[in-house]
Amino acid sequence: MEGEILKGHLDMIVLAALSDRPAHGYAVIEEIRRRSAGAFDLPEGTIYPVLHRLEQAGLLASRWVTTDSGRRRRVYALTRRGERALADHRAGWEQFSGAIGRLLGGRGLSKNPA
Amino acid sequence: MEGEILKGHLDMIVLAALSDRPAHGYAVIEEIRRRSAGAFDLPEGTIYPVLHRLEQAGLLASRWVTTDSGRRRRVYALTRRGERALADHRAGWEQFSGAIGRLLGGRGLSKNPA
DNA sequence: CCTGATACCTAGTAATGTTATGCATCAAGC
DNA sequence: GCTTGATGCATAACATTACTAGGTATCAGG
Repeated sequence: MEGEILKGHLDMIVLAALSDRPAHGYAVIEEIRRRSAGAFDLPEGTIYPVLHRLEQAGLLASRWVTTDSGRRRRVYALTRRGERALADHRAGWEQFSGAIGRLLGGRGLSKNPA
Repeated sequence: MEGEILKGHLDMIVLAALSDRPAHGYAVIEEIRRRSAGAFDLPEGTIYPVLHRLEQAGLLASRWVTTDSGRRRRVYALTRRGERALADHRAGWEQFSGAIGRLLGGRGLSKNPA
């Protein structure tokens, strides 16, 4: 799958990956790969900047967690605003994919292609 | 609708708008607006560069047409390669929107959300 | 004559995702 | 003990892409 297609949807993807439960960056990558059935296999250099951006925007909150083995992880969770943003993205996605559907469908069919 | 959502899909949108019949740039804008029921209302500065890019890539072919009133228009049509590219984009879109659907759907549901 | 719609074009800009790289920790193999 | 690979975080440099803003020209209507 071509990377450029993601553009503009990545924030939504990351927010969705965190919608069930908090997770650290690496786990977000795995969650996205799992939920998308392998369709989205994103490199770390893609995810970390997004997480930082979303935290800066107040949609995510992070805290450092030290595992039993002494390893430090940064765990991200949706904030209230993040949940709202995800809901907005969802609605926007419906609009968008609907419009694309009509576009690809051809002549101005509205709902019931004869 | 936020513009950034388009990213990566614009080529497909333009190709789709030309799939029924050739059209000039301005008409492409109107066709996109019409087919998308107003969801996509793109400025000229967005469309013309795309048309040029797609022609350069061999997916569109253009010819200058002079109307009865003496006005010059540049009419674009899909090439054979453009048609194939559109078909590929369609398939890619199915993959992509399916993956997003699973992403938004939450925990690893495959098809039948209980 | 002047305005607004039609019609084309391009330079500059901001945003965004990827590549490449670096660092550190941990488990496993030898 | 040492090395290797997976885990885990981070950022700088880069290419792509869509939009903004500006320019030119034609045509119809007032």
